[in-house]
Amino acid sequence: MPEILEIESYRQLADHAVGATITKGWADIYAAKKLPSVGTWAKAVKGLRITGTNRRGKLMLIETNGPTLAMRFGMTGVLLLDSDAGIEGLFYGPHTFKKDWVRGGLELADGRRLLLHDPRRLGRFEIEPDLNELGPDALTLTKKEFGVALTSVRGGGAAIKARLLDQSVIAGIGNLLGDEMLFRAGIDPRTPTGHLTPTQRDELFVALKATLKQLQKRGGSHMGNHMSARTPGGICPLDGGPMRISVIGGRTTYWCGQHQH
DNA sequence: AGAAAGCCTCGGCCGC
DNA sequence: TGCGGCCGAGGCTTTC
Repeated sequence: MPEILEIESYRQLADHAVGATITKGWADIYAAKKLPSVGTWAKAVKGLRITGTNRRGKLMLIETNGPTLAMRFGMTGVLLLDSDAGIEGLFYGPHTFKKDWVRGGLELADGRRLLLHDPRRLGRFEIEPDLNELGPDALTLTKKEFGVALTSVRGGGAAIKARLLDQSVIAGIGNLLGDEMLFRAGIDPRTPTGHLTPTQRDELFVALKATLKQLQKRGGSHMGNHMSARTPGGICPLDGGPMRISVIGGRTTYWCGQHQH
C-alpha cells in the first residue's frame, strides 16, 4: 500500500519523536534482513537521540546524534507511534491491527514506541543507508531533474513504465502512481524510454506533479483518476475504451489502448 | 486460487 | 572473445 505520500505521512508521524532518546530497539529477522545480523539494530540504536526526520522516495530517514536510521515499508508496512492509549486508533486508513504483525521498532525514553506493523514482512530497517543508490525525490523533483532522469541515465531501451519505477532513476514512484501518470499523459507504458518525444516527457512531468498534488489534496490516498477502471474488464473513464492489463517491468499495468500510445 | 500498491538477485543478452 | 552494463524474470512473504 504505501506509496510516496503514505511514507511522507509516516515521516510526519515520526517527527513527533524528534528530541526523544531511544532506550531500546528491536527487529525480527525479516526487518533486519539488510543488516549484518538480527541484533545489529538493537545494538546500534540504543541511547541515540532523535534529532530530525527525512525522506528520499519511499525510504524514511530518522536522523540522530549518531548514525542515520532508515525504514522501508514494503507493500504492507505501516508506521505507528503508540502511546498509553494503544495503537488501534492510530492506524492510517482502514487496516486490521495484529500484535503479531509488529516486526520491530524503537522504544523512547518517554514511554512511546515507533513501531513497524507489517503483515507481509517486506519492510526493512537500515542503518546509514546509501542515498546515492536513489534518484531525486519524486515530490520535490524539478523538471530539469526529470529530463535528466529520462534521457541521460542508462540506456533507453527499457519500457517507460519500468523506468519510472526504477528507484535509482527517480525515488518514490510506485506502481499505481506510474500507471496514473502514464494514463494522464496518454503514453503507452511499453514505449521504450528513449523513444519518448520531448513533448511526451513534458507531459509526463506535468502529469506526475498534477497527480501528486491531487492525491495530496485527497489526504495522500492512493486513488487516482483511472483507478476506478483498475479492475479486470474496466472501462477507460476518458474514452470508454476497454482497459488493458499487461505485465511491464514485472508489474501489473492497467492502461487504455485507445488514448495511450 | 491467484494476484498483490516493494524490492532484491540472478542470469541472459547486447553492444563496445 | 571479453567485459560490463542493461533489462527482464523470478523470488521473497503473507494475506485476502
